[in-house]
Amino acid sequence: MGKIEDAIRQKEFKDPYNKAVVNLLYTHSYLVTIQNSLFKPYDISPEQYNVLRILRGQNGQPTTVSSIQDRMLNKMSNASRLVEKLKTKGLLIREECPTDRRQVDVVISEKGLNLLKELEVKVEESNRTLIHLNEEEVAQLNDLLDKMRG
Amino acid sequence: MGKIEDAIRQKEFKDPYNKAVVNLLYTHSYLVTIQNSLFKPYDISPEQYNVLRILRGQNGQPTTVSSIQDRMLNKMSNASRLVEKLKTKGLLIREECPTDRRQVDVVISEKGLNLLKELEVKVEESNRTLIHLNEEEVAQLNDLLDKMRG
DNA sequence: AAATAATAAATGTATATACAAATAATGTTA
DNA sequence: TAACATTATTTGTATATACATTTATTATTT
Repeated sequence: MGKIEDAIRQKEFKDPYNKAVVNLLYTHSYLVTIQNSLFKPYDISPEQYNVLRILRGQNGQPTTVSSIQDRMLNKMSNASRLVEKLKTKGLLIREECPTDRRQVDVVISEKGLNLLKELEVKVEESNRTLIHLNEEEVAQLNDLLDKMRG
Repeated sequence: MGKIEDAIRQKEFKDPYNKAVVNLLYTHSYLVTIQNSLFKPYDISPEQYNVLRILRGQNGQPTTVSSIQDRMLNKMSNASRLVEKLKTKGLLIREECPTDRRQVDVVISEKGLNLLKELEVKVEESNRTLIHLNEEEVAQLNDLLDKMRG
């Protein structure tokens, strides 16, 4: 039985709203712990995986660093440094934008596409099994999350 | 309208389960961004705040580092270093345990209690307003989160 | 009692988040 | 066109996460 009160050994919360914040923080930790162990053998972090997915979503079109930043799950993350890491690994190509030399064109590489293809299957399967809800409940969860952010 | 598809500009997801994982990661980022700005003026991080709350929950009884670790929202966090930071700020007292010299007794200080008292009111208010759900919905969200972790 | 195992905490290193500031290029305006 | 503002990216610094390793102490076994 996975009630949050037991997980962190706290008897009660001020109100259901304060409980929900703690519950979300704890659930996030549950998620990323599973994700990390999944990504570990591939020498890539969940954040780097996410950047690769954003790049592939562009269908070969170059993307700027700020556009990546925009689409990231964590808006405060540092796309510039993540791109640098992925470039070192040969998973993307980064070059100066010809029309605006402030910008940088980023494109996923063949190696990046292959890694993504291989990893994606495992991630999608993991995501399905790690959420112990039926179809109706998970749809409800999505609606509540969308709504709670206002 | 805060649908996750718009927030990260992704048209569709593999299935509602994969959407829920992304939704949770994104919602977490939404939460901690608000929390960080709230904590900033007090020179304390959400994680440090959480440790202080755990310590106060002991009602003056000394707690060991591993017991703090256990109750933390993020189990992979490093309680040892957080305790060190809080000690430097004078928010807790850390001393060698007399009965077992491997252990360390940690107790929240008067200064820590005062900070907690002041901060807590603001955190609780913030937590209530940042979740745009009614009482019934937030209870539902808590149930779904508890259940999804299995 | 000596050797070994187990436990508690601290430390090392890599990655990422958070946010401010610096740098460089482009746009705008007087 | 020179001065100024804006935009894109990088860099600096502090905090935290993730996980392996080390150190110190206590418990167990032979």
